[in-house]
Amino acid sequence: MSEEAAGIQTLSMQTEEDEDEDEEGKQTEDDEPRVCGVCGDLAKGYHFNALTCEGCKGFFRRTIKRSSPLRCPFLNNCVITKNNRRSCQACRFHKCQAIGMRKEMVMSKEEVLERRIRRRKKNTCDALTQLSSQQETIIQELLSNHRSTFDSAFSRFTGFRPMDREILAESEPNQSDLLTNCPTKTCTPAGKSSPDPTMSSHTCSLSSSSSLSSSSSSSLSCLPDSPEKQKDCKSDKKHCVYTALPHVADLTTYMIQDIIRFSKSLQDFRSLTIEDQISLLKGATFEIMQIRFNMVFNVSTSNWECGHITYCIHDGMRAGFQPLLLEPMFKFHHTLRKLDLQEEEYVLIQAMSLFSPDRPGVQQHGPIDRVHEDLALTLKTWIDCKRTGPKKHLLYPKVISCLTELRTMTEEYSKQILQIQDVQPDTISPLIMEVVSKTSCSDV
Amino acid sequence: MSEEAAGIQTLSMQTEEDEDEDEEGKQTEDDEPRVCGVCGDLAKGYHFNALTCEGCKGFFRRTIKRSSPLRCPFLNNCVITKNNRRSCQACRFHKCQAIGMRKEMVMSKEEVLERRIRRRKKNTCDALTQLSSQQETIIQELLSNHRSTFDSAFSRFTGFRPMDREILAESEPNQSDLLTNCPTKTCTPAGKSSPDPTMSSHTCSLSSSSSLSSSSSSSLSCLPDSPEKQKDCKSDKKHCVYTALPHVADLTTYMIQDIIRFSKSLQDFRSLTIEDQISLLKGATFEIMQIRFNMVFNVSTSNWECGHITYCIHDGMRAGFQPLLLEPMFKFHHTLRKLDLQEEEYVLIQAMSLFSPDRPGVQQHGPIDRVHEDLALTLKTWIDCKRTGPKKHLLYPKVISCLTELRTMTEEYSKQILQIQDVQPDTISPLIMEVVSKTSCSDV
DNA sequence: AAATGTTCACCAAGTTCA
DNA sequence: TGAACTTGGTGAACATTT
Ligand SMILES: [Zn+2]
Ligand SMILES: [Zn+2]
Ligand SMILES: [Zn+2]
Ligand SMILES: [Zn+2]
Repeated sequence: MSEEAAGIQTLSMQTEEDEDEDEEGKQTEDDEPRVCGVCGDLAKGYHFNALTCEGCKGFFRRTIKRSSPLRCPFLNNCVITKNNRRSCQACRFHKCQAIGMRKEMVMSKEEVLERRIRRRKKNTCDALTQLSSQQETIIQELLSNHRSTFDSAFSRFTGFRPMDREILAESEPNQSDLLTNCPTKTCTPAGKSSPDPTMSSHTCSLSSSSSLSSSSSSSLSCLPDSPEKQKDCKSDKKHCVYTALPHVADLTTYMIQDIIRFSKSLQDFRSLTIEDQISLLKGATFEIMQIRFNMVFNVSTSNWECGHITYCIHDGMRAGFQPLLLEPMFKFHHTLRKLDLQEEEYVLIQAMSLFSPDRPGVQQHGPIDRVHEDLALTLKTWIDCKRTGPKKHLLYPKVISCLTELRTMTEEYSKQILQIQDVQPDTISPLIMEVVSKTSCSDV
Repeated sequence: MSEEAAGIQTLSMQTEEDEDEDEEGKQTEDDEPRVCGVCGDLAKGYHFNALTCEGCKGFFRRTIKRSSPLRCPFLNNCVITKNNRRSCQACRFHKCQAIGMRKEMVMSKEEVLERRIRRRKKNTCDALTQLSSQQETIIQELLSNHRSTFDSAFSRFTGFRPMDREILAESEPNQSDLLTNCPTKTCTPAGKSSPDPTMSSHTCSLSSSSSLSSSSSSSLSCLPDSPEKQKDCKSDKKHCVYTALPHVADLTTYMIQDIIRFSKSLQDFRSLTIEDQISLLKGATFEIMQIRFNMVFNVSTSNWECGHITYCIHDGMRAGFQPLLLEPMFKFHHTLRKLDLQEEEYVLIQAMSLFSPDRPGVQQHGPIDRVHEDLALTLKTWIDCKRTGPKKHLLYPKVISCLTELRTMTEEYSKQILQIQDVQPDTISPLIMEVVSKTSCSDV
C-alpha cells in the first residue's frame, strides 16, 4: 500500500534521487544493511550473484526464461526504485545485469526439468514404492526376531574352549597371500572362560522339535575324499594341528544355535514342513552366519569384533580352513561391509538366504519361492525408499551379487569342515556336523 | 508538476495535515481509500500510474491512442466529477495528466500487436508446431523413467536358465514359411550364466503392493481348449518339447518386471486405482514388451540383439509359440522398425499402449482416456515438430497403424502362453501367468 | 543457513460488448 | 463509454537442495 502511494511522486523517474528507502529501516547506514542493488528494496540475500530483493530475483529469472526483447517506453535511463520498478522492465533488467546478476545462474529449462523428474521420482519412491504395510510387517518381524536371536555383543558367548593362536607347522605350507603373516598373533584375549555345561552340550538341534532325526548317526563315508593331504595330517598330529579349532567350533556352534532360533521364530519358516525347514537350514546356516559376522566386521582392520573377542582371518586358518574358502570369504566380507548396510537390510538378506527355494532336498518350492520373492521385493523397495544418493539404485544389485558370491562358498565350507573333522575328530560339535552333512532328510 | 497536482488534490480533500504525508489517501485511512484521482468515482486500482476508476482508465487509453487534439467547449477549467466527466474530454484528459497518468504506460500500437501475435502463437502454432512445456515434461518424464527401467543392453539379465536351441521333433510339423529353416541354429551363445537366485524367483508382482491379489491361484480350466495337438505333446515328451521355453520364460519375466517398474514410475499411472493399474498392465505388457524388443530389432538380420544374446524368430517357435502369433509379430517388428523411430517416439507409444482405456476390466475410463489423448497429441506434435522430410505427416498414422496391428496379437499371445503352460507346466513363471490370466481383479 | 525453484493470490495491462 | 472480463507479470511465502 505504501509502495503504491509513493508511485505518484516518483514520476520524475530520471531526475529524483533515491530519497527515502531508509525511512523504514532503522539503520541509517544505507550501505550496511541489505539493500537490493537493483531497486533499493530490502534484500534478503544474494540471488544470481547479486544482493537483491525477492522481486528483482523473480523478475530476473522470469526475464531470462522469457528471453523476449524488452523496450523502455521512456528514455532508457529510468532510475529503478522499489516503487517504480514495475514500470520499466527494460531498465530494470539492464540494472540487474549492471550490478552483476548472471543469467548462467538461472537454471535452464532442461536443468529444471531434470531436477523435477528427479524429485518426482523421489516422491514416487516415497509414496508409491512406499513400503506396504505388509512389507513393514515383514521387516518388523524379522528385526524383532533377529535382535532376540543375535547377540551382537557376544555377551552370551561364554563357556567356550579357549582360543589358541599358535600355528603348528603343518605337513605342507598351504599359505596364501592372506595368510603370510598374522600381524596380530593374538588378536584379542580369547582364553578360558568359566566352563558352561550348556554350551558344550548342544541344547539345540535342527530336528530337536520333531520326531525326524537326520542327526549324528549319519556317516561321512559318502563324501568324496578331498584331494588334499588329509591322511598325512591325520596321522601326524592328532588333536593339535588346528589350534584354534576348539574355540572356533564353539563359536560356530553358538552361532548356529542362534540361527536356528532365528529361523524357528519366523512364522513363514515354521509353516514349512520339518523336512524343508531342515533343508533350508542346512543350506543357509553358513551364509547366515557369515552375514551375521559381517555385521561386526571392521573393514579397516579386517577384524571381526565379536564383543570382547576379536577375530581375524588367520583364526580361520588356525581352525583348519583352507584359502580356497577363506580367500573368497575375506573378499566377501570386505565387499559386503563396504555397502554399509543397515540392520533392516542385513536381516532381510539373512531371511532371503534362508528362504532359498533351490537348496538341495527342498520339497515344496512354491511357498518358499513366494516368501523369497516377497523378501527380495521388500529389500528392493526398502532401498528405493530409504536410501538416498545417486548410487542407491546400484545397492540392490550389489547386495544380490554378494549373496550370490557367498552362495558359492557354502559347498566348500561343508567340504572343509568334513576334512577338518576327519583330521581332528571329536572337536567339531555334532550340531555343526549335522548342518554340514549331505544327507537330506528325504533320505531318512 | 505531479507533486503539485497531487498537493492540490490532497488539499482540497482534507484541508489538514502537513503536506508531507501527501500523496493521495493512503494515510487518510478513514477516508475513502480508493477514489479516482480524476473524477472521484470509485477507484479499483492504479492505472497508468495513477489511482483511477475504470472509466478514466479507458478514457485515458483511448485518448492517447486517438491522439487527436481536444478542445474544451467551456473555459478550460471544468471540474471533473463522476457525473460530468463525459461532458468535457479536454479538461478530463488534462486532469488525467495532472494527477500523473503517463502516456508512455499505454502500450503502443506495435507493442499491442506484438503481444497479440504472441498470444495467437500460443494458441495456434504452439499447439501445432511447438511442444508445450507440458508436453516437454511428459516426454522428459517418460524418457527418464523408461531409461531407468529398460536395460537395453540387457546387462542385468543374468541368472536365466540356459537357451536350448535343439528342436525336438513334434508330433506334427506346423511349419510356416518363416520357420522352414533356421539359418542360425545357434544365433548367439545363451548358455548358462551364473545362477542368480533373485532372477529365478520373481521379485515383482502386479499386485504385490496391494492387498488385492489376482495371482497364481487362478486356474486355467476356464480357457477353451486350443484345437492343437496338446494332448499328444503332453503325453509325448513331458518337459522337453519346448527347448527354448525356460530361457524365453526367464527373459519374458525379466522384461515384465521392468515394464511393471516403468509403469509404476509414471505419475499418471500411480494415480489410478490399483485395480485399473492391474487391468492396464495385463492389457499392455505384451505390447510394451514387443515395443521394447523392437528397439533392439535388427531389420536386416531379423534378429533381436539383446546385449550379449541375439534371438531370432525361431526361438519363439522353440519356446512353443505358433505361427499364428509369430507371423504377424514378425511382420510387425519389421514394419515398426523400418519407421526408424527415435527413443522419444518409442517411449510415447509404450505409454500410449499402457494407457489404453479400452482394456478389459478397466473401471475409470475417463482419466485414462485423457492421458491417452495427451500422449497421442504429444506424439503427433513431436513428429510435426522434430521430424523433417516430405513423408513426416505419414509417420504418425503409420505408427498408430502398427499399434493397432500389435494390439490384435495380445489375445493370441495369452492364448498360446496358456497352451504352452498346459503342455509344459512349471516352466513359465507365476508373473507371466498372472499377466496372461483372464481374471480381472474385479472378479477377486 | 544460503540460494535455487515453485506457488498462487494479486495487480494492472488489454479486450469485449451492451 | 465503462463494467466485466482475460491475460500475463509480480513478489511474499514456501519448498528443496547442498
Ligand atoms: Zn529489487
Ligand atoms: Zn526505462
Ligand atoms: Zn474517474
Ligand atoms: Zn472543459
